[in-house]
Amino acid sequence: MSDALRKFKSEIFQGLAHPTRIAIVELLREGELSAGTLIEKLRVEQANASQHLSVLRAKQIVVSRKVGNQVYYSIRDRALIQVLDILRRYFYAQLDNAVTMLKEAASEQPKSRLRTDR
Amino acid sequence: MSDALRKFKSEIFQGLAHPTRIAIVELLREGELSAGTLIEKLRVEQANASQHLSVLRAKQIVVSRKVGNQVYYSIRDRALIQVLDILRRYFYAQLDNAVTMLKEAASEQPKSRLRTDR
DNA sequence: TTGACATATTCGTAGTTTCGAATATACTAT
DNA sequence: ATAGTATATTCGAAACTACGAATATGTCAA
Repeated sequence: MSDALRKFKSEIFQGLAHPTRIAIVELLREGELSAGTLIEKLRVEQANASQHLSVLRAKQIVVSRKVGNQVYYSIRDRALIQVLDILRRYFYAQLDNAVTMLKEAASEQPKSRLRTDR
Repeated sequence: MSDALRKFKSEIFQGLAHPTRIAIVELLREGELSAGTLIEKLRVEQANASQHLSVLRAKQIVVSRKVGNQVYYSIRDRALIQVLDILRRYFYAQLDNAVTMLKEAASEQPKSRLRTDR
């Protein structure tokens, strides 16, 4: 694989590498929203939301269009939503693993398990 | 979606947000490789590769097993490869768009197109 | 034991990211 | 023009990340 492709991918990942930006992309999943609506739902400072939107624009993850006073954002490509869906499944799979391991640990060696009650 | 899930996703993205780490995951696509083999193919400093491997371990993107002197790495979950595949398609789609736009621009206004021949 | 090898960790420095506060820009209505 | 609203940008401080050099750890073989 080419260096350019690796760089491109790593920049997309960098763009998504913050919980607030993930939240923005998830909010945009069903269609475009204005910056104001996003800010309201995110419950972060206006400036901060705007900075995160700027990162998403720079990494080409979202596109914006201006309508009068407002700016509407939407996801540039559905592929990114697919990516988030895959990771959601992955997350729950990991969670299942963890729960299973904890259950096994609890039943295998009940007398030496870690104390968590003090 | 929960805060925990968003944080988890952003950490995975953070883990993949570097060209060298993308390269590692791509190298592991066909199966496990030793740290030494990875370092050799990556052509980066040993310490640097090891640091990147440590990030990938911390973010649970790879797992390692020790065999004697060596450490073998593999991808923890195929879902991550799926993600990279989606982004590859995305990358080429973007590229196609760009090429198409350039062609259109070139044919629509032939008399005022950008000079590229000097 | 000793030495050699494979890999990981620590350290210092440089560069980047994040945040809120303040400020700037751009559009609308009066 | 002026004021109000929506959004973006700039600034400085704190936190984080990346790198190479040096060092540490762990395993094998003699």
